[in-house]
Amino acid sequence: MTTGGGTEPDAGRAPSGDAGRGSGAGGGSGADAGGDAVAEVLSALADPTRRRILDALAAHGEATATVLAAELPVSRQAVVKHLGVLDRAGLVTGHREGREARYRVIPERLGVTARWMDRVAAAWDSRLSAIKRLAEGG
Amino acid sequence: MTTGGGTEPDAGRAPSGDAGRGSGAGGGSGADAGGDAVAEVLSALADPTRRRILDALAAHGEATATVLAAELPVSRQAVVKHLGVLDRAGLVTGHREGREARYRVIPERLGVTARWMDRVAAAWDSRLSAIKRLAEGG
DNA sequence: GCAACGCGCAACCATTGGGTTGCACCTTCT
DNA sequence: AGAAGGTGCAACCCAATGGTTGCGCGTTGC
Repeated sequence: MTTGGGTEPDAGRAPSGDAGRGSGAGGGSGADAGGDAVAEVLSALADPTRRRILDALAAHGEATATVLAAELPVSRQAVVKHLGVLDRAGLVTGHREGREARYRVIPERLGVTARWMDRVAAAWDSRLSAIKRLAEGG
Repeated sequence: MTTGGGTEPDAGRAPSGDAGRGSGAGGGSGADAGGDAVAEVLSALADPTRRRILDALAAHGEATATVLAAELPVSRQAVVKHLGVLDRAGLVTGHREGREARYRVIPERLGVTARWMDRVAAAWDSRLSAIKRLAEGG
């Protein structure tokens, strides 16, 4: 089993695979295939500011970029950009309400990614113990 | 309830005790306290090449930067740098054997991060349902 | 001892990406 | 209608970072 564990979510990636999903689509709910969704989540989560945004967003339940920017050390535009990334990763969703754009968090993808990560960790574990067995002349 | 859920790993929480391990050859060795261990893992995992390296490494059980570079589309030096990052994140460890420096993966941190992520997802979930209840006049 | 292999360090380049500012456009309130 | 509040788009800046090449040095093997 070559890449059995599969640490790489993009395995068999499509170079031009721009999912291009919009916000309101409620995409978070749909059962994702897995694929590069995990990769997107990982890189989205890699940024500290983005994590803080998610944190604040989860705390508010629902909030606008302006509100979020007010309690973060960055401009509204920065927040907007981050929300864009988070949306593309399927971690948040936004809908327009009158003159404001409210966002909220979507737990789904995070759970999926957590499970993926757990699987990989388990795979590493078994791989390591298998190798250990071999090394010990088992 | 400020940062109740705590999406931010650096927020002052220490995940399970870090397996105090140092690595040798990589250079730098991960000496992080453990609070931002999750953050380090996330940013380490954010890079595709790094994920492929981890994948290849897990498949080999143990390998040198040269070997890894041979099956990846990057130079040995690039691999070395990545291994440095991975080492600092506590995802791999390396030891010198004669004239070669062999690396292997460490499942621990990945598991820790997976659990952290799961907790956050759960927190988001309960927050959302709580808000939903309120909204429905419950 | 000498050549070959492998590693680590350092300099350097190009791109990405987080952040800011400025501006035009659409709602809401008076 | 007009002012105020809020969003979205675009241009621009700068630091971080992934990647490369070149070189010196320890290790192994002939």
